[in-house]
Amino acid sequence: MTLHHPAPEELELPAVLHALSDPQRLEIVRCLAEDPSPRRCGTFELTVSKSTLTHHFRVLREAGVIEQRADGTARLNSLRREDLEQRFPGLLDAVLGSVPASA
Amino acid sequence: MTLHHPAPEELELPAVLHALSDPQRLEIVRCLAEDPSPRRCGTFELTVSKSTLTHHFRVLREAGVIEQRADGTARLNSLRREDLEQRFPGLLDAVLGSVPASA
DNA sequence: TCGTTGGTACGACGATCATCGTAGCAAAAG
DNA sequence: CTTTTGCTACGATGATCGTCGTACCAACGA
Repeated sequence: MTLHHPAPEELELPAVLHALSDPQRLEIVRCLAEDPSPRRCGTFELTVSKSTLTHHFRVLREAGVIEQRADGTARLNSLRREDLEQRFPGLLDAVLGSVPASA
Repeated sequence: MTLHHPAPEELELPAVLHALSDPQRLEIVRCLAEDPSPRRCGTFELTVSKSTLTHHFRVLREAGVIEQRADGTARLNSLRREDLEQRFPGLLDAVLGSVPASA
C-alpha cells in the first residue's frame, strides 16, 4: 500500500495552514524540525490515542507537510522542508519560530 | 456594543493559523494587505452571503488577525500587522507571499 | 418621517473534525 | 509457529465549521 503524497506544486496554502492549526500536529512538526532524522509515529509523546495519532499523521501527510516512508511495520516521518520552502517561502520557519520550544 | 479583540500577548498560533486556513478569509486578508487603508465589510468581492461574511470577519477578529472599528453603521477593517509581526515574526508576510495575487 | 444602507443575531443545515475503541494486518522477535 | 510490535481501517460520537435565510437594528439621506 503506497502512501499518497501531494507533489510539490500541488501543495495548497489553506490545507497546509489547516494542518498546522492543530496543537497536536504543531507539536509533531516541532519535534520533526528539532531533530531532522526521520522518526517513527510512536516516538512522539502525545497524549492522544494511537488512532488519533494515525489521523494526525495522515492530515499532515496529505497536506504535504510531512513525508511518510514505510520501514517494515513502522513509518518513518520527516518534514518536507525543501518542498514547503519552495512553495511557501519562509512559512515553515515563521511557524516554527512562533511555536513554544516545548509543548 | 464593543467589539472584543484579543490583546497582542493573547494571540494564539493555532487560532491564527485556523483563521487563515479558509480561502475566503485568506482573500479578505490579502485585500486588506494590498490596500492598507481601513475597509468596510461590504467592499470585498466575495461570493458568499452577508451573514457568512459577518462570520468570517468575526473569526479573523477573534483570532487577532484584523481589527474592526465601528464607524456609524459600518465597520472599518484593518490588518493587525504590527501585533502579528511582534508575536509571530515573519508569519503574515510568508502567508501573504504565498497566496496568489488575485483570487 | 421614511426608506435605504451596512451590518449583526439567531437558528438551521450538512459537512468536516478530533477523538476514541475495537479489530485487524504485516513484519520482527522469540 | 507464536507472540509482540507498530500502525492502519472502520465505525461511532460529540463538537465545530461554513453556509444560508430571516429578522432585526442603528445610522444616514431624501
